[in-house]
Amino acid sequence: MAKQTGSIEPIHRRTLHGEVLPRLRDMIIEGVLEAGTRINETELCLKLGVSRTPLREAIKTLAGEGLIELVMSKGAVVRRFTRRDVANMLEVIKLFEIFAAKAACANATDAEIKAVALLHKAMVQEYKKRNRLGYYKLNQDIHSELVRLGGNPEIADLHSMIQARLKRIRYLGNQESTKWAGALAEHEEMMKALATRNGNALAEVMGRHMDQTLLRVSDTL
Amino acid sequence: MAKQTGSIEPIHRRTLHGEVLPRLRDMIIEGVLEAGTRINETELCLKLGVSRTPLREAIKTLAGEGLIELVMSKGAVVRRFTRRDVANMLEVIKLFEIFAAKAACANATDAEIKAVALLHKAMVQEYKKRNRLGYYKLNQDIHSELVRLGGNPEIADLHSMIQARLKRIRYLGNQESTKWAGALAEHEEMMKALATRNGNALAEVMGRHMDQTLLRVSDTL
DNA sequence: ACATAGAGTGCTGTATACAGTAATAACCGT
DNA sequence: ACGGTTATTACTGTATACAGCACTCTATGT
Repeated sequence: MAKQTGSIEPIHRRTLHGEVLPRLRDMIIEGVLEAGTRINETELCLKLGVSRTPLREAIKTLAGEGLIELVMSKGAVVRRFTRRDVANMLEVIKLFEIFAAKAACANATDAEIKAVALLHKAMVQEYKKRNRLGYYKLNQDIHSELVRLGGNPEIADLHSMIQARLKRIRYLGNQESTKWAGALAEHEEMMKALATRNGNALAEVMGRHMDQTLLRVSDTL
Repeated sequence: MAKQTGSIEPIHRRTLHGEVLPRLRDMIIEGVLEAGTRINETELCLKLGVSRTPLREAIKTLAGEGLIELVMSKGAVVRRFTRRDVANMLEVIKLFEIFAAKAACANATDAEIKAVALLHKAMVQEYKKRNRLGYYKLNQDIHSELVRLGGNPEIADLHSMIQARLKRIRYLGNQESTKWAGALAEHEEMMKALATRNGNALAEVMGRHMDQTLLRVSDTL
């Protein structure tokens, strides 16, 4: 290495560059920063223990992801989603998943399909344990994986971006057991269609599943 | 006002905040910064006449838009698109436009449909003048407007984001007259379907149009 | 001659300091 | 007392300065 600065102390502070971005994102998703909150930069800097420069850069990135809104010479605001916004985003998700469903049935390997089935089994376990968080996480993973198997990374990226936006909403949504059971039943159907590589059937179920998801979510708003 | 600093000189420099972002975006789209170029921040600062801080913020935003790639502790690189990337992006556009086609035919007002027809007429004029740039711009406008009429702003935003990425590619693409004529013919079909509010027909044509666009573009890569 | 260690250079990532602007509170005139 | 105007404050936007890492080019040992 170069530039022995004389001091022996090696690396006393883990800089680890992109640390603020995920932290801030989590704060928004988990609701630590409520929707509609005007972000005070200096204040947040103290909380995060970083300077304004990296924080502002993270804010710009999150604005690109649609989690934050930038108001000219007035700063950043945690984006607030209307019922309509959520419906629109779920519509996009639906488009992606229907497309991916067909493509995945056509192109995915047997191993990949098996991996999704395993995720599903794990999710069922979480359901039986009535562990909402674990269930939710695996649910997301299954949908993400299915879209990934569609073979179009652009779609996968956009899909996960919108999923991230919805995370905050769905995190809070306390669905009753009946609805929860319905969602699980749809997932069972999906797995059957995927196992038999019936693309049209899978697309149909996933479309229906997303429509139902909208209904399930929309009365929690 | 407050804080009279003593000096009388009022405002000698137009700060105008978000000036760098659109300028940098144009530089990428117009190919001033070639794909694959590693961006040297200090160098670009001199060219743009701003400091590194706002430039870096603009870079973060453009990374969110997918025009720039961020490499950890190595800086920013103007994103290079493979043939596959372009195909994938056009696939997304196709999804959006097919969806919007149906929705637009169902929900758009007569005035809105008429406005699209006017854009089309203007585009035909540009075609007759063999004015590629004018044609291209109106072409984009028509597609954007159709998607907007679909009534889902999320889709419209994502659509225009991807269109922006493709701009750089399509800018350069020098299609021969035969292919150009083909594209125009498809647009004529689209206008007929839209005028009669035949959603399925419009969706079919637009899907075909995007497939053809992929073919037309892909041999210019 | 080639591989390897070391110094040097250049660029990114971060922090701090300054300038300008919008919102708010105080003050004055009517 | 109330509307308008002025001063204060607080926060955003920008610039500059510093620290650390990564790469390259050179020099030396085997």
